[in-house]
Amino acid sequence: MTRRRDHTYYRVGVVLAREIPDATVSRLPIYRRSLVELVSQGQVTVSSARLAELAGVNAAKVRKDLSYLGTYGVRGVGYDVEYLLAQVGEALGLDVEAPVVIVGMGNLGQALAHYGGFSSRGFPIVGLVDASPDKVGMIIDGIEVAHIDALPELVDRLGVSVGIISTPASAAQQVADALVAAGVRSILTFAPTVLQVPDSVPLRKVDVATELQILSYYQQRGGERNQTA
Amino acid sequence: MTRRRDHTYYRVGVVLAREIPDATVSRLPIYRRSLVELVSQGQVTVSSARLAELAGVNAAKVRKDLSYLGTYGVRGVGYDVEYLLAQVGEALGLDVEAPVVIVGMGNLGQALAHYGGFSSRGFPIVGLVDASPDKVGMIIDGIEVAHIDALPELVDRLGVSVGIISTPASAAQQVADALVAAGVRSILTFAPTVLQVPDSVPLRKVDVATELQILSYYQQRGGERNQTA
DNA sequence: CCCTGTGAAGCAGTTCACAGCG
DNA sequence: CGCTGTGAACTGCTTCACAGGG
Repeated sequence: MTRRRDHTYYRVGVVLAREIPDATVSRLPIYRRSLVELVSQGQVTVSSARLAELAGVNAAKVRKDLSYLGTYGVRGVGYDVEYLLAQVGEALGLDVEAPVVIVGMGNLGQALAHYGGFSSRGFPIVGLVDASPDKVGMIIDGIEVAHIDALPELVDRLGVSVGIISTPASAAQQVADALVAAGVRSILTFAPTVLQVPDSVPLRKVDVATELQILSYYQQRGGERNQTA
Repeated sequence: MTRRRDHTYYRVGVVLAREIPDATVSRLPIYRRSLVELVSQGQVTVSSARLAELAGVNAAKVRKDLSYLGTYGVRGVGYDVEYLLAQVGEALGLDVEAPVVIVGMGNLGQALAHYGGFSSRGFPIVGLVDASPDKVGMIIDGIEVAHIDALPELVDRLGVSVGIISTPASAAQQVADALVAAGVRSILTFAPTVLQVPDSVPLRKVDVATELQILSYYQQRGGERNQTA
């Protein structure tokens, strides 16, 4: 029952779910944001054209993307906003909360800890960790900073599934190893270095210096070019 | 002399430069990082295989990418590290400093202002801006926070070329408009919203909530999948 | 007649595999 | 003989264009 041929279908839990292309996955959060906005405006239905406008893409792409989730639209009308929002959330796996631990309590780590937008979107920050005795014991946003050695216990006790690395590059690989060993299931890193993790642990990278350098290229060329999802 | 057919060549300053594919551009900063490391280790030459290892990609991709910059390698030997570093920097337009203004002095804006890694990489932070009277006048890292109304004057006086938006989503479009009007030449936004800017202003987006949602998808699928450059 | 869903065409990026230079 | 540079094959993504349901 677990077909993989043509990598089109495979088993997820008990349900047989269509595989979604990477490019589409990276746009789903944008659609989700637009749908949340539409809900708050009391819009009941939305056309692919309108959703495309809100998401900053073209309508054909919206329809193709949504078609990977199933055929939820109504011809001549559009999509039911609330229903589509629920489907997008489910496809992204947002029906389950994913508790987060942040490792590295420098400026960036502290800013992330203070930022309220995570919990409200299903990613509650439940743990803060640092290696420095100066930082351990600090209370940030109601959470006491733990020592990195306490990571396995902390991940286990709080059911952490996502690790955020906001340490200097020099410490990042060690931290990544520790996170994986502790049982974290996916990692977001801000450290400007390449990290090695097992294939079973999805990893995403955010690097401001890299982004600025890319901008530098296109700016030098006289503009004309956007990127990122 | 300004060929555009096949979008392969076009004029940059006085030099005729090869056009570089978007995917390659987004990897150049990674190669750069690896090359900087190799220089600091005193390595004189590097093979595509070694560079690939450091950058976390495969060797064929490295060679193809570098071939867009010119043919700088030596068969049977590899690439001259220092020379290649200079070429990559030039391709990215890093030979000219790009002064940065940060708009939005909340947690993230302050963390960015404190982060030292910009100036050292050719992106000195020369201005900080906020709309709130609480923030205006604060001194952060030796720079006084200016009011947003002072943006045009500030951009002009300090030769700002890059704007970083670290405001809430609700203010972001206004800020983007103000930055463009003030003459900023490219924009990096952290606000979780779609921004409209002229084609002549390259724009890149960083959104942590989006990244977490993408991770959620792949984690739910039982790992196996990385992204981002 | 409007708007979705989707084959099919077109395009961009990746990987292969090897010719050719040092 | 090692390692680059690159056509060519391949894979995946985007865009087109239209059939067909409401």
